Amino acid sequence: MKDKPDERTSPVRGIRSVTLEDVARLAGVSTITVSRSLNHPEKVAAATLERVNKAISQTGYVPNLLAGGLASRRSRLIAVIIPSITNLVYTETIQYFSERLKSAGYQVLLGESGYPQTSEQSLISAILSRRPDGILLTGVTHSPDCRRLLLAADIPVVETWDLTPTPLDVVVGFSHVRVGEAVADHLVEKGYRRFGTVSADDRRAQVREQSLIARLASHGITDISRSTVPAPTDMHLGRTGAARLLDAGFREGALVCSSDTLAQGVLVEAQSRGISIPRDLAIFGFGDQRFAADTFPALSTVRVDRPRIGELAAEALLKRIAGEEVSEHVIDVGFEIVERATT
Amino acid sequence: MKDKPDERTSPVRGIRSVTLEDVARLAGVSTITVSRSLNHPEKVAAATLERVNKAISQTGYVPNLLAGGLASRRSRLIAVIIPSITNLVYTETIQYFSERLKSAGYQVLLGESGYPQTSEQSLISAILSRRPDGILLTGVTHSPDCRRLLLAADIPVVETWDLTPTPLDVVVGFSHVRVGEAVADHLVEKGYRRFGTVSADDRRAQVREQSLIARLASHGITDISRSTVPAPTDMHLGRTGAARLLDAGFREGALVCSSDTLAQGVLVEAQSRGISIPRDLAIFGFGDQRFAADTFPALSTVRVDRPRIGELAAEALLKRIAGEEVSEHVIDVGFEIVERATT
DNA sequence: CCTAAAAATGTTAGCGCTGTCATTTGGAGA
DNA sequence: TCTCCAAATGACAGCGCTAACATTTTTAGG
Repeated sequence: MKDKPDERTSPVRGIRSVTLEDVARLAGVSTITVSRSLNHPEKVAAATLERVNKAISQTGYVPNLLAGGLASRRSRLIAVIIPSITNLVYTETIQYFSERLKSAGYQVLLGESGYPQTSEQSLISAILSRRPDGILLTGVTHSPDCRRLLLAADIPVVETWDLTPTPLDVVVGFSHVRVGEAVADHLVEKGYRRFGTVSADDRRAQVREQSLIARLASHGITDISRSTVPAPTDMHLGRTGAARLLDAGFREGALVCSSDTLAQGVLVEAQSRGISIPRDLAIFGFGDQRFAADTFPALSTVRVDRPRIGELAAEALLKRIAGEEVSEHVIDVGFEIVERATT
Repeated sequence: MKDKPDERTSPVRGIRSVTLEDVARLAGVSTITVSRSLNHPEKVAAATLERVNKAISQTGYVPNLLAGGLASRRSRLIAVIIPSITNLVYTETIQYFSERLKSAGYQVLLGESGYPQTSEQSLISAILSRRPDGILLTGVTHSPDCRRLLLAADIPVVETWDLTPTPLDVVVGFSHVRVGEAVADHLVEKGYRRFGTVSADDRRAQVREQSLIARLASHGITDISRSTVPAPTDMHLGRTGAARLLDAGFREGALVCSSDTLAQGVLVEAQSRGISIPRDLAIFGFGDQRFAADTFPALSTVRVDRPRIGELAAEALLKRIAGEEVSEHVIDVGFEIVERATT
């Protein structure tokens, strides 16, 4: 109960910050009681709790989660890996994901993998050294080394933005193959016979494009003008991608883009050339970003429920962390064709 | 040198993961030597280093930075607080910031403050519990409680995206007042006499708008049509904001927007009404986002060097962490009027 | 008023790592 | 061969916290 001969003024090294012990001393309880007041207040008597809280605010105590995490083996940190933090498609999902986790007492540690597979491994390794309690991955393709690291870390993993019959643990996403097919069917049904594509070179965009092309072929349409641009996409790439096709003589038909951003670029390029949309040229996007409904004409696209992906991923992760089983390891959130004015 | 009676198979609690000790045992050295091999390889003999590295890859060892951070009082974590991760204006800056810090061995912990000043304090408190080695803030207005927390944490702080003569430590940004003035002068000089604004309700946007209005007044222009929209901005808000002014009879003159996104919405709304840009209506944005040059007509705007803000903030923070003095505590990166086709 | 059970609080022993010495090793020079 | 010094390595004591168990206090029931 007594503290060691006044050591407060002779720190071992560095400047001491306020610790549990300082709070405990002031409140006249043991350190573990302070710890409990913070982490399991229901196990502490009301009067004690009050004294402790007063001591906490008097001292300005800020818990040290490095120490807490080390001792409890729970960092209360969830790692998230997305291709780029400047891509709204991902950040919107993450925003909802974080929101849900924050209310459960977790913080999110964001990592950018970059589109090129630049050593997702070293990123994961760096992130694992923070001992996250769980991890969210974007995509379902990981190198064997990555799988090994993840497995060894022995933490819940949720993969997103795609589907696979063999997830590492749980996957929340939708089928890019089916998106390609659905877009093909939809446009053919509307009567389009000439097609072009402007696609980013990232894996999932490529899958959608290939699937579209394959489905068009099954409708007897094989002469497709393609333009591939490097990810990440922006309007400028949409304009140059469209310009390439237009300059090469693509005059009428439907242009299918791998993102709404590209589609918006295509739209602007067409407008700048006085091409009438959708009379002379139809444009189809992907993602249904917020701006898609507000372009002129409004953009036809594929809607993906990004908030839902984030929320479902968070739920699944929380369940796994709590040690519960999840009923579905493959969660398909689907997608929806949104017909607006550009087709 | 001997380890305790085979304890590897009887962990005290939970499943043991690979630790420094496992590596040390396999390499036939002490734990501190493994630690040194990782953190100060130059202090370890080449032959030893090699054995240690071999043991590391054989065991699949992943360091535990919770433990390391606790022992060394250096978390190698830098906290970043931005209003929203779905706002490209900030995430682009952060991308460059992170890049620079990653190469110096730091990881970035991102926190979203949200535009409403929703308890920046509890966010900061949560973040400080991870014991970051430094912190980047967006904006220069913080509650007294926040300042106190930050001060008590005793870590380097860099504020960004604004300027103040009294930074907490270092501030990297530009003057929003001068932006407003510069835009006013520029447009008046071009001959515009009728003005309207579409501005977000966030603090910095408001400062720019007020400054613009004040400067216009000094040019004898006082009848300004204003439309305020809630942050964060998107194209839709731009359209509705513009619609409000247009419907209220604003027919010709210049519309100054608090972000390029809003400006793009204004542009689309005008186009959808058949208003000719810039003949009937001039539009001015802010930020010079990537898409600004690719709208049609291309958007006139204010360029802010976002990468530079990120890089300078990183440099300053690294210097402060290293204990060095910085020559400038107030770093003005300035801005630039970019005249394109909408004015 | 006593006893048993429940509630509240405390003691102890680490969590996995690194700072700070202390010790050992290997040359270089006399 | 011996001394001295730098380089390499190691022992030890925590960093601030919490799990697990131990102890004390309170409450309920007879």
